[in-house]
Amino acid sequence: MEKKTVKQRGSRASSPAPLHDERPANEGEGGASDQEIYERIITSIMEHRLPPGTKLGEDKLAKIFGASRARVRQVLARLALERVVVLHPNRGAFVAEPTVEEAREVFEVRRPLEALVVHRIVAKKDPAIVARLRAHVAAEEAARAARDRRAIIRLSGEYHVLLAELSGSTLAARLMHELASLTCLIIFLYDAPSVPACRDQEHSEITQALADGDEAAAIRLMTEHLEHVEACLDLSRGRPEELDLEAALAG
Amino acid sequence: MEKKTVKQRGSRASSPAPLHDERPANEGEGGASDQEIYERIITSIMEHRLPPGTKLGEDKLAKIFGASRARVRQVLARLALERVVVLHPNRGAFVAEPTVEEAREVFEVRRPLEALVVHRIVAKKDPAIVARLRAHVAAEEAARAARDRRAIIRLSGEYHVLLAELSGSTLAARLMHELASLTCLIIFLYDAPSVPACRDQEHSEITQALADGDEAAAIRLMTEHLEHVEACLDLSRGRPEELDLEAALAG
DNA sequence: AATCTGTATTTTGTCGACAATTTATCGATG
DNA sequence: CATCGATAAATTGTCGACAAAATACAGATT
Repeated sequence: MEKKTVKQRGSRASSPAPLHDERPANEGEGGASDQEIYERIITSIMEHRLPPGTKLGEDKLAKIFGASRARVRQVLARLALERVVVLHPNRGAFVAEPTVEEAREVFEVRRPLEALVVHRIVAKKDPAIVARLRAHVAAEEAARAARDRRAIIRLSGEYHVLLAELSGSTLAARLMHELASLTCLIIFLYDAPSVPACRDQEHSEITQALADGDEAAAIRLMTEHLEHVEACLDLSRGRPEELDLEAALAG
Repeated sequence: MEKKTVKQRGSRASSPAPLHDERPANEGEGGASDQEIYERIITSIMEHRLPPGTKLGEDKLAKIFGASRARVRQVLARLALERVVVLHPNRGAFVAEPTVEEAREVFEVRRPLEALVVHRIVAKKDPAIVARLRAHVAAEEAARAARDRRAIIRLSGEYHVLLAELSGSTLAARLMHELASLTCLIIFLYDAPSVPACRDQEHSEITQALADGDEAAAIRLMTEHLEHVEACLDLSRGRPEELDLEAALAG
């Protein structure tokens, strides 16, 4: 019946936090709730279906989701606060295009934050955590086997969010959610097409180190993992368009 | 003429980021802009004029600021996203009351983040940065000399925000702004009244280490500083009311 | 023919009004 | 006299309408 089928997610590691205590749970009808709109948009961004720079017109989104414009506006404001979209006054909302500097800052902050998360996970010594991580890694491998690039990218980011959630720190989980979204945008913008899949089984290795309770190894693997991802990017110069414009104006 | 005089701020280290590119700059009339409302509220929270748990009624705030309810609502949503206020559905907005666990998480994240900021500052070797820091420390000492407890608390938090801003990382600055606000709430909730001013000239010492370019010393001083602040808190048990309620219910 | 200007259309920003839910008040009853 | 229930008040949630700004378009002019 419906033209657009909502993509089913592998292992639910999204949604930064309830923000409200309870939820009306009105699903089924055509109109989507705040949370649904938020997740649909951010999932689309993480899966690179909404490229950086895409205009997110309020009326257009309202029609798509069968919601009022006010509700869409609210969600866009939230996404803007998370820096996943930028708002230009009187011009509208656009999917963010992180600069090279912002990209570096994201990785710079992620490094110690991920180490903190790893430390917490090891301290917990909870076999259930390892099981959840293994399940997620399996979902990642399935997506890789299916050559589903979009799912791969999203699941890769969600692995880190899941890690932060399982660490028990709601603060770290919230920050990681935001940083993971930004990382997806950064990968889209700066990923060097030469090396399509440079980091593959690293999540599996990290999970194994966590299962072994080897904190030092886990942190080392995690740090290297982040460095690999960053190294795969072409951050040597800015995006083509903007830089060309700047250069042309300067010359 | 006006009954409420707006408190003048010492060294402007607030406002996490413009969010919009430009600003209409409509100041002078009675109605306050989004940013003004946001800053007035968060400054009041940081100065402990709005205690945790205070209800922030929309109509009430709208009248106070001479703004529409929609605008106030927008600001409250933003503060809720920063976890400085919590929204209870159909009940309204309240100044957040961080739990003991959340308090610990805040300090846990702050430690590596502040170290990162210190690292960046040292790498910059910019004498202008040291000058700004010294000016801020002087403002702190002036507030201390004037026995202005509220200004002391706010300026103490803003020192760290200023540090993050001067480090050049907009991401770190944004995170530190949020963490500093939460820390102010935490101090209000858990500060042991026995030790009124346990950390005094530590900001000055950190600034000196930064001036000397001694990264190791600066990070050590910063870490100790955070540990001192945390140690001055009484995090051994939860807040009285909630815990009593829990205990009474369990027994 | 290209550019500039003025108008038309689209899109965003803002607000007040209405509906729904919660809280307070008051009366009735055991 | 206390407790429960119903009505009344207040507050939040949601939406559509109007105003302002930006963009797109068309016509006139050099």
